[in-house]
Amino acid sequence: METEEKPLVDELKKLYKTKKKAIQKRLSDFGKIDTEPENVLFAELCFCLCTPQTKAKFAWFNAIHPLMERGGLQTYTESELADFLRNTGVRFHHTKAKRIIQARELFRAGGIKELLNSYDNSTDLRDFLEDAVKGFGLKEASHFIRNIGRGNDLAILDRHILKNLVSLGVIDKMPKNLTKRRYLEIEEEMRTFSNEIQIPLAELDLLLWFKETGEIFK
DNA sequence: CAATGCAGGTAAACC
DNA sequence: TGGTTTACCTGCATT
Repeated sequence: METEEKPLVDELKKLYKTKKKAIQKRLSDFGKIDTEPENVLFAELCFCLCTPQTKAKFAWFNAIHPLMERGGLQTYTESELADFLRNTGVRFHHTKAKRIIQARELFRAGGIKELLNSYDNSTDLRDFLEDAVKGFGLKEASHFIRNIGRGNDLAILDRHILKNLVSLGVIDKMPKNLTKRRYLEIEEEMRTFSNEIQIPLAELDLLLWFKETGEIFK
């Protein structure tokens, strides 16, 4: 149980020592976002709608950030959004344009800030977002919640994190598909692991991403 | 230049 | 009811 994974765990702890400060800085920056105006929060939500199967940097620098700057997230029609997304590196531009429009409609009445004020814990907030936002499953809902500073007790289980959880011995093998039930089980196992190695869950996520990409992004 | 790999998944259809 | 498969759809980097 603790024979072959140990060297990798030790390596991870060593890496953590060198990146701990930068990771905590990044997380504290996430925490500042809910003082930003509504349109910035909405841009973050749109970013998370766009990231599935696409490079996060393309989704942000090529698509969402430029769109936010020119107000397109609020003003563009679905087909204008789709046209804009076409050559940004964001995959499934028709589908994602549609989801951005749906989310815009959803938050037209109350807005995201009001929603945040109505949930006191991130798990309930995630359940709501998963259900209400078309294009958000557990993974992207968690991603969004983390990126607006409320995801310290949630896991963002994407293929890279899952792959690392396998090699670290936290789970047996890559799940072929992630049902909600299985997602929550793995999240709990990752939580236990983070306790064992004394690296907070949200920091562990960024640490593993640094290990994969050499960067700390979002 | 052609072939291949890969990008922070989700919703809906299908057993 | 709940697990599994398929549609969404394409540019970019590497070999």
